[in-house]
Amino acid sequence: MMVESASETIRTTPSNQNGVSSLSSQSDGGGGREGGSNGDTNGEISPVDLLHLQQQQALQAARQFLLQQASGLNSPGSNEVKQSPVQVPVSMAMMSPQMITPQQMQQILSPPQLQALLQQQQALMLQQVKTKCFLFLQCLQLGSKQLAFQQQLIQMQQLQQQHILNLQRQGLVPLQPTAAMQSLQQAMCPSDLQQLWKEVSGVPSAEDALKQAEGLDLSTNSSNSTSAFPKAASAHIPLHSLPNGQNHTPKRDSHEELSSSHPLYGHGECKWPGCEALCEDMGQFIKHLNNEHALDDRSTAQCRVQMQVVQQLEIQLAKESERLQAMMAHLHMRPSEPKPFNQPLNVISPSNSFVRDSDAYPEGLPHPPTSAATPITPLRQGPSVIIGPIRRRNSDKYCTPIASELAQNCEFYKNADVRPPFTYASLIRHAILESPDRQLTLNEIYNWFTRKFAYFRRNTATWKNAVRHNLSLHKCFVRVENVKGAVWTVDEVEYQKRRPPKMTGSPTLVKNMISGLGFGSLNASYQAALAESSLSLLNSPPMMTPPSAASLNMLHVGHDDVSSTVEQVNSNGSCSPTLSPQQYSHPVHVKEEPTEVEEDSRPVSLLAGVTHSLPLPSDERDLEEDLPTEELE
DNA sequence: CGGCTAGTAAACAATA
DNA sequence: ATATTGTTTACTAGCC
Repeated sequence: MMVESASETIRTTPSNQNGVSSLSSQSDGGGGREGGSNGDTNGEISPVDLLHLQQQQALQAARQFLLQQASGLNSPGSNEVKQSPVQVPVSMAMMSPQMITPQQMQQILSPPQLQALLQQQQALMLQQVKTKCFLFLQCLQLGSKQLAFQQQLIQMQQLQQQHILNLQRQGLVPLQPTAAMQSLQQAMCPSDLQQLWKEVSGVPSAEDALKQAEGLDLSTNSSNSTSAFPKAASAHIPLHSLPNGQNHTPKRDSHEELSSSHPLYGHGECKWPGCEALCEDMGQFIKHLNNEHALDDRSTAQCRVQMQVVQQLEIQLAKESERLQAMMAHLHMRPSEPKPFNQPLNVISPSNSFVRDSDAYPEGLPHPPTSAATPITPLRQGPSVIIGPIRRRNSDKYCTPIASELAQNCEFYKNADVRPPFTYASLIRHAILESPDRQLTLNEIYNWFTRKFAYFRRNTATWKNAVRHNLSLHKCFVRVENVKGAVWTVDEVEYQKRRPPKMTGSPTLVKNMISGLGFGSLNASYQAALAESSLSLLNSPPMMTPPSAASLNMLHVGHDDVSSTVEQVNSNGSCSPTLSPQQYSHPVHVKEEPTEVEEDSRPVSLLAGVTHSLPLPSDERDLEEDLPTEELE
């Protein structure tokens, strides 16, 4: 066995600094994480991202070029133009075309340059508008009146129209707008933005939602997803625009597909975001659809927002599904079989749609072993990207037991170089309890670690030291002299003692669970998407952000451990210390999950009805993982 | 800010 | 003699 360990050490011998897993406590907080994620994200840029990246680069180049031209053509007194932020001088030059005559423009610029300039101008206008929109969204959320926002929108519209008219007058803009121009106008049209913002600002507790979007773990995802997605959206929209289409000419084509299924029609009203127009029958609806939601600037802008909303929801859904599976596994229920996704997301009614959303992920969640690895998160990249921070003390908030987590994700941890979100103590305990005799030698514990976790196939010196350290340190691990040497066992009582009571229904937890379940998350998503759509155009594209890192990180936002975190979770998702011991799960035996849950596995019904369907583990009391704390005192 | 828990590193001793 | 096992201490970091 010593040989085995030795060879294992030799085989893996990674240096502590090689990226993903940083071992020094100084570096594992930031450097290791970032290094690992960045490295992997590099290789996986979607075509959409590439497209957007190219656009961004072109815009940057055009912006610089325009800056040079503007500063060169302006009077010498235009120094302040150079000094001020980039967007300001450019937009000023753009909005004041009289500063540069068309003749000068055409002399200076070749046609391609003109084209680039135009596109750049348009993009900058779009940026401006979005920036203002974002700022005004914040204003709205802070209590400012929507009136000011509307006025600003009108102002922006006037600016834009004036600008376009000027350009057209000067012959710089073709009468048939380019795709970029379309996208500009799509984004610029105040009516649609107004509509969008009205929707956003109209939803209740928008401010809370935004806070949640910023503060919750969603934020980790939103930063990832939205870093890529808005680009995708903005890159897509122009492509979908008809090259010869007049902006305000209704086009039937884009909605013909709806005539058969009409996912936008339900309960006698139009489901178009923000519309809710009443339509008596399908014919009227179709008419309404073609009239009100034709392919125009407003519709495309709304569509773009909707895409972002969906993206956010998918991320949120991934998280919630993961959590749900863990919860159900813990409760000895069959993991929820995702129901067919036969209903579109209804982002208009956040108050009731979150329930459906979290259940409606299309074929999203296969069965346990791969739930974390499979992800559902569209932005997932390689598992190896994600190395969670070593110290994840924010755990304990979510009631995922180690056993169910491992049962569900064993394949994932087996193959992905991801640090499991459990403490060494809980892992050791789990390893020991999993063994037939509930006792393991140190080397067997080692082997269990390496067998179960790819992460522990490297840096062996470190974690083995940690294992030994934990075995010695914690009284719950008892060394027993055996015929074949010393073995380690678990003293459950000590182990439970060791764990401080947690999850006693703290407001924080309840808040987390409620918000995590989705209420408000739609608002948050909506707003985050909107905000991000603004920000994403303001910042240079953070293409190297590690989406999977954060998303997967979030997937196991550390649950430290089985027992103490799980034991007090009641069926309402809140926590109650009054649960009877019989209701505690038996994580070690999670594999043999009884199939007592039959009916509706949708989250809400589950949460509502879990009380009556809780199985009562009847086997092997002594192995009970979650001893009630009160019995110990 | 302090206490607590956890992870990491390391020194050291006992043992195979 | 060497590697493994086990103990202990010190330090750092995150959370409450």
